[in-house]
Amino acid sequence: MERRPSSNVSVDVLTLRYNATDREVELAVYPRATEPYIGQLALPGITLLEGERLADAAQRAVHEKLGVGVRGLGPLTVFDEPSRDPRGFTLSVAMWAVADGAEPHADVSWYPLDDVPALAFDHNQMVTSTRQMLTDKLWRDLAFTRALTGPEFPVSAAVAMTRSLSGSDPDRGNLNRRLQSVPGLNVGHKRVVLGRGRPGALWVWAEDAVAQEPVA
Amino acid sequence: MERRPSSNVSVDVLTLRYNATDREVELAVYPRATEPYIGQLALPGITLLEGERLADAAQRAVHEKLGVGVRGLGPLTVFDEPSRDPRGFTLSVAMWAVADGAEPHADVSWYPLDDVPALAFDHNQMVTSTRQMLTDKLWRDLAFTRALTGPEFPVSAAVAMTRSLSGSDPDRGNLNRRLQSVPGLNVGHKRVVLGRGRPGALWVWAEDAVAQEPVA
DNA sequence: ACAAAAGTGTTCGACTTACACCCATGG
DNA sequence: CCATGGGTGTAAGTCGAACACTTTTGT
Repeated sequence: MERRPSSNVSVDVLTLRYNATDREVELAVYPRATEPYIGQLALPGITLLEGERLADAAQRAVHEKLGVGVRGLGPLTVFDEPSRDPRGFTLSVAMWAVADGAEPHADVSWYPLDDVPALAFDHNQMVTSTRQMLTDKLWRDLAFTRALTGPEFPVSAAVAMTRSLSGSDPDRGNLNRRLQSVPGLNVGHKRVVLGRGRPGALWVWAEDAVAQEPVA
Repeated sequence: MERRPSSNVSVDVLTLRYNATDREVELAVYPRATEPYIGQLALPGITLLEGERLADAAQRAVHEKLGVGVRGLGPLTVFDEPSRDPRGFTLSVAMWAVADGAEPHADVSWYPLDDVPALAFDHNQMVTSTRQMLTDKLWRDLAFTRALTGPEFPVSAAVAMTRSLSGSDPDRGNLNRRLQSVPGLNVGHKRVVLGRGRPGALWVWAEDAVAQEPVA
């Protein structure tokens, strides 16, 4: 093993979106175009450039590898498992991001977090070990939650996101009260019908909450 | 700014000890021997070697810069503030460590967390922003707590550590119940007298708790 | 009418905080 | 006897989880 006083740092991004049709929070993966693990599915990852900020690198990774922009992003954890990369990479910073609505590259695929296929490197390990953090962020981390929900969303989406991230059906009563306690989040006047069932309220983020928390 | 696909990663260690005489948890700093910031006080920090684990690097930093060993250590956060280092370092991983009883280098000094002097780099910022994490670890993170207390400790030490980390006097009744709920921690038979006042119990870590959590 | 979806009310236990009060020792 | 430090008991407040029940829609 080499012992140079410098390390390659990779930034790997768990890029999410809410799929309103399937009612699922989905993770973006793409087939690697370069060695190692060429052709295998992987999280968008990139090598941090000298002097580059983590947020910038994450955005670069999502843009280059997936072809989409980012509505919000933030740090998750650091992995320093040895031999996670055959080339000798050592440190990897896991970040979350929420994709904007842009059309991704054709080879990008999206999977529910419960159904992620085999990935390159230790990316499966990264997904499983950060899942709890993502779940904890929902309705607590405003930047994360706002990015995932968009400026307004029906109750059905709130239920689906919670189920999709936590893995089990939330109690609707408790979820409703939770939403009421989220700062900057208000019940709208409109009602949203969803096939059958009682129409639900449309939740709306306050303007100032929308303005804050820029992408960087 | 250079844009090479490789970054220097520094590991900076908040090295603590419990000073039984002054009843304070203290932080180790030392005067830097090299540029930049030569002569200024700083946390022990080191550049991560390629393929090196964070824990190993932290241990190396503490040993080389302070001359002491480590009874326990763990991660805190990652800082990626740009220009935190004039040389162009970018990423810094903050770790906690508890020093063993070895005699440190002569120029090492220890300060209570409330009274840390001006430090090089953004190390003051690092100390203030990780303080809450350290406080949260006490009595919760077993590796941290055991390392700081040693195999057994009197009630007075528990009170002092809590006050020293949290910044305010704990309620002794609540602290006592908290100690009782810490797994692996038991009240010993011995009593410890402390000048004046009623003698306090000696708390003892269970053997298996002592065995687990190796330094790495 | 019935199933599906949304919303309200209530309770329980875990945990934190605060505070009142008793106990044991040294000076 | 009293200041100092140690220890027990109790009550309020917060929070999450669980559950019963009502309301409003489509089929």
